[in-house]
Amino acid sequence: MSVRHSLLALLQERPRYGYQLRSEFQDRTGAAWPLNIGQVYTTLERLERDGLVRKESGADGGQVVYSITDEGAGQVDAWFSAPVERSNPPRNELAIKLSLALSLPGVDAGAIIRAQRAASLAVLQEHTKVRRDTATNPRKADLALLLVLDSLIFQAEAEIRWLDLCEARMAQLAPSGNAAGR
Amino acid sequence: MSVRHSLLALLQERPRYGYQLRSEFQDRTGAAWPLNIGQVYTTLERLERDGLVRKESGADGGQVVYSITDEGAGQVDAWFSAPVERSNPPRNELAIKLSLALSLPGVDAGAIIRAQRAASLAVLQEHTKVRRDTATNPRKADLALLLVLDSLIFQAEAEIRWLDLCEARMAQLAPSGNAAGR
DNA sequence: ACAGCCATGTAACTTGTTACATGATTTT
DNA sequence: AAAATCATGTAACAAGTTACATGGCTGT
Repeated sequence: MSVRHSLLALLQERPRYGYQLRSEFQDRTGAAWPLNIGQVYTTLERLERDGLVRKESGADGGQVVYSITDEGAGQVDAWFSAPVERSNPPRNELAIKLSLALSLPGVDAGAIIRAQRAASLAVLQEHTKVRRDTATNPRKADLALLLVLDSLIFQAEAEIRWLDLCEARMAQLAPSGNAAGR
Repeated sequence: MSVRHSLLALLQERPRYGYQLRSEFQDRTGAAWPLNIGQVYTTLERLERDGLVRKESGADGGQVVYSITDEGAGQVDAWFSAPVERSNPPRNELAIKLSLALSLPGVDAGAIIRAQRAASLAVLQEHTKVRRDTATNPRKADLALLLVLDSLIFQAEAEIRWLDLCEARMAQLAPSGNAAGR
């Protein structure tokens, strides 16, 4: 629902056309979450179908401008008012994968952890580098992008710390590996 | 793809039927990510369509058992070998929401932060409580569940710390609110 | 003239998700 | 006998995603 709500929120500020919506969205989220232009149009169609936006065909053959309806504005307000659902969080693929790896025979959970840590570290460093470049001159316009980068960095850090904990818990539970006392 | 891959991984251990697959999945992820039984069957249908599993109709009218094919086993191995894609992470709804809230007029980003922090704190405490109950007797069977809880806790903590940082950045950038010096 | 970007759209598809129907078996 | 659980499935839909087609406009 992120894309749907985001486009709706951007339309609440002022009417816009499709291509504009993609630019605005990407300006605010940086290169982190690119948005395929096709999806903008399919989403706009569905929003119109649901009565949340109105298509204002540019009379002079210009761009196809969409504006928000009262019902749409209501949904935006509701979206901003309600906290993001965290009691029923989206499935965490990594947690599921490791969880299964541990209970399945013939799967080297330790290798998965090491590979993931390397990948997550690389991502963390990349985000940190981008943030350094962004944060040198924190204009108002960049605040949104800065926060998105912060978020990605915090998530990556948490993931790496979690991987460390996984290794520790595995070692604690399974002294049955090679070289028990050595 | 989480459900799809998970079912496939469970079938690699041994052939199973639909209801069993749901139990196994939920045993490993706890109550965190419940799995609708209907989805198990639709997913199995699609896996069969793609040649990754085989339907072994129980000859004596028993349960409908599925077993993995060679191609399916290959995909499981590939899944476990590759790190979870983090350079193109799933959209973070909260980050997007706050990002938009900051650049849109008439939206109280501070209120969103406070509401979200309250919600995330509640979730964090709930998970912590469940983990305390689980961790008292860390049998091998509970390790998977324990790690999932750890993951949820780490994520919630990171989110709360991020919200604090957001507030700090906002205060730093916008001394234009009420009571500038007071 | 040609390359490249701006701009709109459509068709086809994927995974996830739920509501519902159906019957067997087990428990109370 | 009634209620609950086990078990299998189907129909319909949501949201996301991509590949492709089609033009206009701009700079070289």
